[in-house]
Amino acid sequence: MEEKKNLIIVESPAKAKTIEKILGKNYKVKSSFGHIRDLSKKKLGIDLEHGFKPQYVIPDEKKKVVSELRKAVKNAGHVLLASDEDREGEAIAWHLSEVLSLPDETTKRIVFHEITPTAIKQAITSPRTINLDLVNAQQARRILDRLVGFEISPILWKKVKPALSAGRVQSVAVRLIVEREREIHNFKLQSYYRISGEFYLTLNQKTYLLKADIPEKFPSRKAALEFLEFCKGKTFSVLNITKKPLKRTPPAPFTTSTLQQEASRRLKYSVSYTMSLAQRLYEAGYITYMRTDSVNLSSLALNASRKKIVELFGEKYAKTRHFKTRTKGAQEAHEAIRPTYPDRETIPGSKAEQRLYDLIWKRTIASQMEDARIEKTTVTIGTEGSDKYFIATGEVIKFEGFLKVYSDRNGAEKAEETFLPPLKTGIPLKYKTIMASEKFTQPPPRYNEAMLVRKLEELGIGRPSTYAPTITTIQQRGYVIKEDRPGESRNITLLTLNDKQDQITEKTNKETVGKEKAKLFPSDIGMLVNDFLLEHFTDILDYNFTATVEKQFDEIARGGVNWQQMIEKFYKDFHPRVEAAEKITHKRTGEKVLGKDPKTGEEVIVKIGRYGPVVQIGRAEGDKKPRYASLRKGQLIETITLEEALDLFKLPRTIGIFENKEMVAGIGRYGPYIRHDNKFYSIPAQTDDPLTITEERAIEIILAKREAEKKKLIKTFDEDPDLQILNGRWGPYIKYKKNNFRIPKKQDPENLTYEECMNLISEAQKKKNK
DNA sequence: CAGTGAGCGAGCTTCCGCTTGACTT
Repeated sequence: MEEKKNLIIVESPAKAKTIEKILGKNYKVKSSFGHIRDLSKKKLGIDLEHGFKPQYVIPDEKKKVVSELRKAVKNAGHVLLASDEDREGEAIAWHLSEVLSLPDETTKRIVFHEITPTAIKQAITSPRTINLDLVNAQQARRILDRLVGFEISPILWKKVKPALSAGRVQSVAVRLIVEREREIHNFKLQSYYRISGEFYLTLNQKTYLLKADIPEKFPSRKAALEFLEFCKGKTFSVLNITKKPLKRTPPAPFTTSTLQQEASRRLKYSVSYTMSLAQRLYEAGYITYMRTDSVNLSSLALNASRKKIVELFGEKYAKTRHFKTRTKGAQEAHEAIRPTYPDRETIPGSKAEQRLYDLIWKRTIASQMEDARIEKTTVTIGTEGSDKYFIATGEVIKFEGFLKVYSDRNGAEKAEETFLPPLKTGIPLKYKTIMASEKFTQPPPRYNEAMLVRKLEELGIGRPSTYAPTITTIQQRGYVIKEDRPGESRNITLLTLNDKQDQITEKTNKETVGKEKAKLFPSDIGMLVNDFLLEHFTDILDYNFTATVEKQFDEIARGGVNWQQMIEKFYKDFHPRVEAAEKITHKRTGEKVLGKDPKTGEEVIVKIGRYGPVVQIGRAEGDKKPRYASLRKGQLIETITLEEALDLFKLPRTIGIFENKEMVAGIGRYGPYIRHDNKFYSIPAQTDDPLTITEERAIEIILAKREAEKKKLIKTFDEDPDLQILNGRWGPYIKYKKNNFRIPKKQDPENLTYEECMNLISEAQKKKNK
């Protein structure tokens, strides 16, 4: 009789494929595609009267998986449940055993943390049973999250706006963004001065320039000026030179969070883009699993990396290292994210996939390389009668070590060196210039997606599989908006003492401040919901809430606490707060009175209206209707001033007549514009303002646009009026029936024939359909 | 690329964590 194959069930199909390859013909390996059962999507799914008993259902999209697993179990000998070794994995194993009615005698639970032949074979020889305490910890986690989410969200629908949501993770993420915005807004800028000098020295008929700074801040223009006056005509000298060896250690291999941060910093990828690229790399077998909190590398990876490093750079560059996770709540069910085969430097695929792989490869290899050794030289420069010293530093790399593949600073491609001229103590120095430049203290930075992930991870909130979805959710709910801001110009004072006339000159420079790229800003709704939740659910919004309940889940997992009792205790405190929040009568609109309209004396009010944030002048009384104007992008109820609010009523405004038609200035969806004869002309925001733009300037803009339009049309064809060759923002292109097509660089657009154009179009369409 | 801002009521929305496709844009 034929021996039945044993069945191994893992979570991921890609993993199943790999393991099947490793184990060969005696094993069938199937995947559960994550959880197979969950609480109902629509209902609470928890029996509050009977010990919070969860009501699990198999979601429609999982029915096929389950029926296939049933079939596989029927044909199998032993069943080995090999889901991940963490709370969720244990629960998956338990749900599988329940749903598939697996008998104890033929069912085993096995775990491994890396997909290597040794690890898997070792796991098979040491099976255990399902750890029900760990499963219960997962159930408690699941139920707590469901209670929080499904009891608070409906309150928001009633008291704020439909379809909003709240949760243990997302609401704290929003809170971080809201509070940071307020910190930035309340930040009091302080001006101070930094003094730096350029000195020169002559050695063996060669002149060297040496730049040095005074580390202390000068509190005022007066203090800076006094110091410059003092320096007039003084000779400086090198007081001290110290050389100090420094070493730099490579960073640990990637986890989900650090991969997202580095891909954001170096490649400017959004968190979700990074994850979808990583998913493709994983499925193609190029990298290990991309949702992990572990920095651990398998011994197989350590060996292969070492071999590659020796081959590329030589023995002295290799150093095998074991990294330890310091992350709060890490469960370390997988390895770090690394190339499956560290000897593979490049992979086929899209440009973006290749760049992400390159980053992962470099980070992994670097983690197994020697420290970089750097010699840092510090030179102290001073003059008699002053206790302020200029400091110059130089850094020379003595041994590159890991910096050969992975520079650690600011995402720069290469590690940077700074050199100093050959100096000796006591050498006199003449100054060329001594400059005091005004600086401002800086508010804390706004979060971008990856910085937010890092903060969440630091607080132990969320898991590798949820970072990207959480960030998408808070944007989809409209709590947070990812956008760019142009920044504003501000004046800074520059005082320069020059050796030419030994005179101090003063100059005003401009610098841009507050420029932002892809940063997270809270919306009015985000702020309103945050304040509402903070008022009624202080505990859940607490940054330590997750850490606190995690400790209790750990207790359950250790078998010390009963999960129902834990939830019971939580709910006894939580549910009355839900009821209290439901009792408030008014809808929250965030209404705020800004002041009085100087023209009419009526109240100017901002609030969230039916279609979003709005300013309102006057209250509705009898027949009297208030006037309304929507807030603009970037304006917030919390920070808008009375003047800004009143400005919103000044547009659109008629600025004059041109060719017997009115010109109207306004601000629309795509920025400031002039409307004339039903055509729109955009006003360049950097140079003009629709509130103040003159008739003459408006005509200028209209004429300039007409001129550009004329130049835009390069060629038309008698054969087909739908076909045009046009001049666009990025050069000439073909337009055909609302679609645009590129013209190859080598072709001269003026001489293209009708046939050539049609060929280009059909080729482009063929490519697209592939 | 503009302006909406009354009110009622039915039916819908929602959490976090595990996994991928199957869709459209």
